[in-house]
Amino acid sequence: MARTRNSDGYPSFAVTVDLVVLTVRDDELQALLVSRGEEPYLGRRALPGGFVRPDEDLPDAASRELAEETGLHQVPGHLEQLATYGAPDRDPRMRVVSVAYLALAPELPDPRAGSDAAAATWVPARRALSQRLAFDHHRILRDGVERARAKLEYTGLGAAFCPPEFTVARLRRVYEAVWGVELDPRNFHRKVTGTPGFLVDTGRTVVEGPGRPAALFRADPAAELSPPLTRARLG
Amino acid sequence: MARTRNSDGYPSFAVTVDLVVLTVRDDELQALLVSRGEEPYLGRRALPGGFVRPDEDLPDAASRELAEETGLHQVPGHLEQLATYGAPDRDPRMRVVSVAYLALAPELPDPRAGSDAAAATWVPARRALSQRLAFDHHRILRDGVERARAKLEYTGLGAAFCPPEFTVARLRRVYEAVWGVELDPRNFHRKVTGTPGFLVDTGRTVVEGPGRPAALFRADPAAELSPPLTRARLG
DNA sequence: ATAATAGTGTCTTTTAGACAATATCAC
DNA sequence: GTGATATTGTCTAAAAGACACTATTAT
Repeated sequence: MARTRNSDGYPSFAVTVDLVVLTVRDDELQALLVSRGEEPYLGRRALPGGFVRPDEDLPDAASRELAEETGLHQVPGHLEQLATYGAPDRDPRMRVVSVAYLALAPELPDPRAGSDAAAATWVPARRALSQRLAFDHHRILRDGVERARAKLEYTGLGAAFCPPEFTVARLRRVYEAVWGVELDPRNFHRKVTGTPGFLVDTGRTVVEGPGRPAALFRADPAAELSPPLTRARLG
Repeated sequence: MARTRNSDGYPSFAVTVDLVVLTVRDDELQALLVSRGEEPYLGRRALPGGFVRPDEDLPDAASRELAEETGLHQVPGHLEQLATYGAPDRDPRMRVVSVAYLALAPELPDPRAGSDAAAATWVPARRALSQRLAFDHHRILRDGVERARAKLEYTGLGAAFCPPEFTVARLRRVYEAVWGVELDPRNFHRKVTGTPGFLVDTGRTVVEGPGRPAALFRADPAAELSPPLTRARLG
């Protein structure tokens, strides 16, 4: 494997960004995976990602890759740094340090087949985590899913999985899908509407099938839930 | 600035680890800072850190630097990855991506003057954050302090600031120092001793000045506080 | 004895969680 | 009408927070 030093005499690394992109589709937490079109791990599923450019900041590289994979610019939802993975043997070609980002997106149109990525597809998180992925992407995906689950507890981040305006039931199904639990609709409603600043009532309602029309809300993206919703206690 | 590609044709980066090392001394949250002995930022205070070696994993680089700066091997306490900083202009010499680690340590003997580092000293976090630091270390330090504050809420990590055996009062002063608040000793005592698995009674007591002897506890390093201690509500 | 700190008990308020009851839609 | 979902209200249990009180030490 290449172990080079750059022109200044410091050890030389390649730097990539890898993306854990999560959404809730069909009441299920799903992750975006690509199929690798080259060695190593040819044909294996992997997280979308790519090399950081020489003059590109890390968040910019993450947004760029996300836009390339999903075909969407100005990705709605949420993008945050997850963690960095740099084991010396994680890429057999050379020393690569990967900065992983976590993106939470509302249900998007199917990934662009015509885009840069090789067949990016949504895969249920449970299934994605039960198959072999390229590199150390299994661990990165696991860390990303766990981060998302944890963050829903104490932030209003669940709304990042919803379109700009949504009902309480929609938000509740997000929590149920991400945590894999059932929540009491009445207590959930009281909790989220009673947290000051979390949800903003638009004054409008929507009818979705039978039942009383539901109020439409908008999310305050920076809201914190205090006290938190707790996976262990809700139900 | 150098903008090189390595021998494989990929953009070449240098990778460093920077350390936010926090402790509680004199009932105050303090951070470990060094003085830079070379350009750029000659003489400016900075976080300890250094280049990752060609075949070294990131956590290993962090432990190595920590040992070099503190003079202690097998650092007690806690070490976790904080975040990664890679703005293209963050180091004027070349493109450097820095993986920051957060270390929480019990009160240590004064940093080794004879060690590798140039005059590593403990500085109260408030003061460290009010002065100019080299590179983007102000932001890294701020992120590290905030991470520590947040983690004390929902984990038993406060014990990482304590020696292996400690009293409830010692732990409480850690929380008070990190959060900068006063906590009710009686309610704090009931909370931490009542959380199953958090504290393990050694059966022994110590006398520290006047007052009833205090029971000595050991911490379960992996304990989670549920429901959490909350900065906003305690007091 | 007095001051200081450790630890327990008690009360009030807040919140979680269970669940009844009402509102408003599709059919 | 029936069945479904939204929303409000009520009750109980758990926990937070205020604070009285007891226990055990140094001085």
